[in-house]
Amino acid sequence: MPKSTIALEETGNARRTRAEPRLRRERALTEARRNLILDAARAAFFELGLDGASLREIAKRAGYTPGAIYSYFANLEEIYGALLGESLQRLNACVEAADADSGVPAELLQRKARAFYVFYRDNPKELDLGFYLFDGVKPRGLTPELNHTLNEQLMSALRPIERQLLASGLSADEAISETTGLFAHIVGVLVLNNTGRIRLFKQDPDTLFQRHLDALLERLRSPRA
Amino acid sequence: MPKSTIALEETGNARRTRAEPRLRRERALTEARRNLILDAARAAFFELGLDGASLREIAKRAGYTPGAIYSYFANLEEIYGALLGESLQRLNACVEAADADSGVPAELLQRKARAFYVFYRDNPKELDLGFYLFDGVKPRGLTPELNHTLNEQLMSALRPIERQLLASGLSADEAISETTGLFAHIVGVLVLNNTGRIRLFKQDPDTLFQRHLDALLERLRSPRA
Amino acid sequence: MPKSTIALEETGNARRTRAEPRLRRERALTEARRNLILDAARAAFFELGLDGASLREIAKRAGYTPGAIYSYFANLEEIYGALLGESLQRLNACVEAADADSGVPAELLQRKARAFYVFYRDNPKELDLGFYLFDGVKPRGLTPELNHTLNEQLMSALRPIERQLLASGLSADEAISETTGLFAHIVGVLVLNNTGRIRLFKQDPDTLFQRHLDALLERLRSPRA
Amino acid sequence: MPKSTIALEETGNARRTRAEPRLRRERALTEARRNLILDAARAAFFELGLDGASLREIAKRAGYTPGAIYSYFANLEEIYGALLGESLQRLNACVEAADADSGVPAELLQRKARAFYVFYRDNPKELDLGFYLFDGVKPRGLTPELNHTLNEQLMSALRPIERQLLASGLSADEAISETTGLFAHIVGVLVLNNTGRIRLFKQDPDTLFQRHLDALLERLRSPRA
DNA sequence: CATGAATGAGAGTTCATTCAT
DNA sequence: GATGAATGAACTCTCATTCAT
Repeated sequence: MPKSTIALEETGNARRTRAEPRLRRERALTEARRNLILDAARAAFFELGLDGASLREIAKRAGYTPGAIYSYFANLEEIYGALLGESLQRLNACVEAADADSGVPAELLQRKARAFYVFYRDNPKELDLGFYLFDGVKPRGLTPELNHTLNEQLMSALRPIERQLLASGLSADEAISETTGLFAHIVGVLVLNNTGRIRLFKQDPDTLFQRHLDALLERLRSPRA
Repeated sequence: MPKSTIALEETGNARRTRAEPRLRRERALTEARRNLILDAARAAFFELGLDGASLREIAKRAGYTPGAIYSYFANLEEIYGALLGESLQRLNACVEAADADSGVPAELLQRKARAFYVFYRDNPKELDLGFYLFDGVKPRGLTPELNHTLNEQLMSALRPIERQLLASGLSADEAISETTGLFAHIVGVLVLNNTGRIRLFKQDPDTLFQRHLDALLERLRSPRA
Repeated sequence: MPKSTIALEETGNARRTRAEPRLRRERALTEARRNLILDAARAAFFELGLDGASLREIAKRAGYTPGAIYSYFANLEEIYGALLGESLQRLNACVEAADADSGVPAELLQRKARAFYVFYRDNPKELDLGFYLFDGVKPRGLTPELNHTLNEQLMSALRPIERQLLASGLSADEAISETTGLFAHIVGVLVLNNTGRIRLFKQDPDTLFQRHLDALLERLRSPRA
Repeated sequence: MPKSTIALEETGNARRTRAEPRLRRERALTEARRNLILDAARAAFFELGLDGASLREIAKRAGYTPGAIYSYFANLEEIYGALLGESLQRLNACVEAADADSGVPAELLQRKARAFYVFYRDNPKELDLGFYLFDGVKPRGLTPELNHTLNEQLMSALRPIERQLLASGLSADEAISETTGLFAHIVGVLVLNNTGRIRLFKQDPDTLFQRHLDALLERLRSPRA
C-alpha cells in the first residue's frame, strides 16, 4: 500500500520530487555560505566597529571578492540587518533561558531582567548595532518589513519582563511603562559603561543596575497609595 | 631695555599680559576665526549629523578652503572635541541657570535634573557627539588632556545635582551613586527616544523621566531602613 | 541498420528531415526557449533602454538564471543582434503590408515610405538598436554573417520604396540614390525627435517628414531638365 | 595726477588690488589644468567612445588620480557637457567663418550649410556626443542651465543658415522649418555614414548632401505656387 | 594665514562571463 | 539544459590630509 502511494506521488511531478534532495542540499549550502559571510561580518563589526565593517572587509574575511557578497545580500545594510536579527535572536534565547528556583514573580522578574542586562553587558557592540539601524535613518537595505521584524524581536525579548510585572500585580499600562523604564535604564548604564563614563564616577555598572532593580522590586512590594 | 622686556615676557604669563598690541590683536583674531569655524562645524553637525559634518563641509560653511582649517585645528577630531567642549559649556550654563522658587533641596534637585534632561532632549545631536568621542576609541585628535577637560566639564554639569542630593541627606557615596544613576537614566531614555524605540512601547520620554525623578524623590523622603 | 541510418543523416540536410522525433521536438523546444529569452530581452530593452537591458535583467525576466542564457546565445551582443534581426523582420512586414487604394506608383511610394517612417517613429528604441550594432565597432558577438544578414534585411525593407521610384520613371542609379536620401531623412528627423532637438525649433516630425516626401513627389512629377 | 589717483586706489582694498596678478595667474593655471583634463577627455572619447571615456581613463590620460578630477568638474557628466560646449563653439566658429565670394544669399546659404555638414562629417564623434546629452535623460551633471546653454549654442550655429533662407525670401516659419529639415538631413546622412549604412547602398555622403542642398536651392528659386 | 590642487585609499555597487555541479 | 556562486574588473564618487605656493 505505501509503495503504490509513493509510486502515485512520483508520477506527475516526479522531477520535483526526485530533485528535492539536491535542492535541499544546495539550499543548505547556500545557507551555510550566507552564515559564513555573517560570521565574517560579525567579526569585522566586533573588531572594527560599524565603520570598519565595510563590505570589502567583510568579503576579505569571508574569503570572497566584494561582488560575491551580493549573491547573498542585496546590500551592506541588509547584512547589518541580518546581524541585528541574529543578535536579537540570541538575546531572546538568553532571556527565555533565564529561570528562577522558586515560582515567585519577583524572583523570575529579576532573573529575566538580569539576563537582558548581562547579554548586552557582555556583548557591548551589539548595543551599537541595535541603535545604528533605527526608524527611517537609512533609506535602503532596511525595508519596512525587516524593520518591523526587528522591532518585534526586540519587544519579544522584553515580554518576559513585562509578564512578570503583570504577575506582580501591575496594570497593563504600568507594566509596559516599567518595562520601558527598565530597558532605558539598562541602555543608559551600558552606554555609559561602554563609553568609559561610569568609571569617571567611580561606579560600576552591575551595582548601578542592581540598585535600580532593587528599587523597582521595592516599589512592587509596597506600591504608592 | 629690550632685553629685560623680553626676559619679563618670558616669565610666568607675562607674555599674555604685556604682549605687544599687535600680537594681542592677532591672537584675538585667531580666536575669532577659530570660533567661526566652530560655528560652521556646529551648524553642519546639527543639520547633517556627524557623518555629514565632513571637513570639507565645515570649511565651505566657514568660508574657508579645506587646508585653511588646519591652521586652527590639528585634525577633524579636534574640531569635534572643541564642539563637545562648547556643548558641555552650554550644558553647564543651563544647569546652573536652573533655579527653584523655594529653597527646598528636593525642588532644586528636580529643577537641576530637569535642566540637564531638557538640554539633551532638545539637542539630541549633542548626545551623539558626546558618545562619539570616548576613551581610547579614536587614536588621534582627542588628547589625554582634552579628554580630561571634557570629563571635568561633564562632571561639573552633574555636580549641582549631586550637591542637592547631599543637601537632601545622602552620604557622599550615595549621592554620587544616585547622580550616576540619574545620568544613566536620562541617557537611556533619550537614546531610546532618539532611535525611535520609545514609540514602540507607546511611551513618551518626558513621562518616563518624570516617573524616575518622582521615585528618586520618594526614596529621598522615606529612605530604606 | 543503425549505421546506415547514421550515414544517411550525415549527408545533406537529411538530418533535419529524417531526424528522430525526439530530436525534432527538442530542437523546437530550444527554439521556443530562445524566443522566450528574446521576448524578455525585447521587453527589457523597450522599458529600460540598451543600458538597462543587462544580461541579468533579461535572464530575470525570462525566468532564467544568468548562466542559462549562454545555452542559447554566445553572449549579450548576440542577443542584441537577434533582437535587431527580429525588429527588421517586423519592419519588413510593416512596409510590405502598406498598400495603396489605387495603382498609382506615387501613391504606393508614399504609403511604403510612411510605413517605414511610422515604424521607427512609434518604436524609437529600435532605431537605437540598429545604430548600436554597426560595422566593426564591437568586436565580438556580431559575426560577419550576422552583419550581412542584418544588412540584407534592412535593404529589403527599403526595396519596395526603391521599386516604386523605378516605377515612377527613375533610373536605377537615381532610384537607389533617392531611396538612400529618404532613408537618411527619416533617420535624421527621428533622431532629432528622439533627442528632443526638434522641439527646440518648434517643429514636429510628421510635418517635416511629409514636407520632404512632398518635395520628392514633386521632383518625380516634374524632373529637372 | 595719475600717481595720486593710483595711490588713492591702493588705499582701502589695497590687498585685493595687489593680489590681482597672483590671482590672475592662478586662475589661468586652473583654467589650463581644466583644459588639460578636457583634452584628455576628448582624446579618450574620440578613441574609445563615450563608454570608454570613463573618469578613470580620463584621469589616467591627464596624469591625475581619479579624485583629482573632482577639483575641476563636479562629476563625469559635467565633463561631457563641457566637451559638448566646446564642440559647439568650434562648430559655431566654422559656420561663421564660412563666407561666399559674392553676396548672393543662395551662395552664402550653401557655404554655411556645407560648413555645418563638413564639421560633423570630419568629426563624427562629436555628433554622438551631441546626442548623448539630451533633454532629461541623465539626472545629474547636465543642469537645466547647462542644457539651455548647449541648446542655445546649437541653435546659434544654425542661425546663419536660417538667416540666408530669410534673405532668400522665405517667411519666418518657412525659414525655420527648412533649417530644421536641413539639420535633420545632415544628421541623417552622417549617422548613416558613421554606422556604415551608406556604403550598403553604394552611395557617398557628400553627394547625398549636395543633392539635398541643390533641391533646396531649386525650391528657393522657383517656389511652389 | 590661506589657497586649492593633489594624493591615496577606500566606499558601495554592477557587470558579463565562467564553470563545477 | 540549467543553476547560481564566484570572479575580476570596472564603475563613480568622497574623504581627510598634505603641501608647494
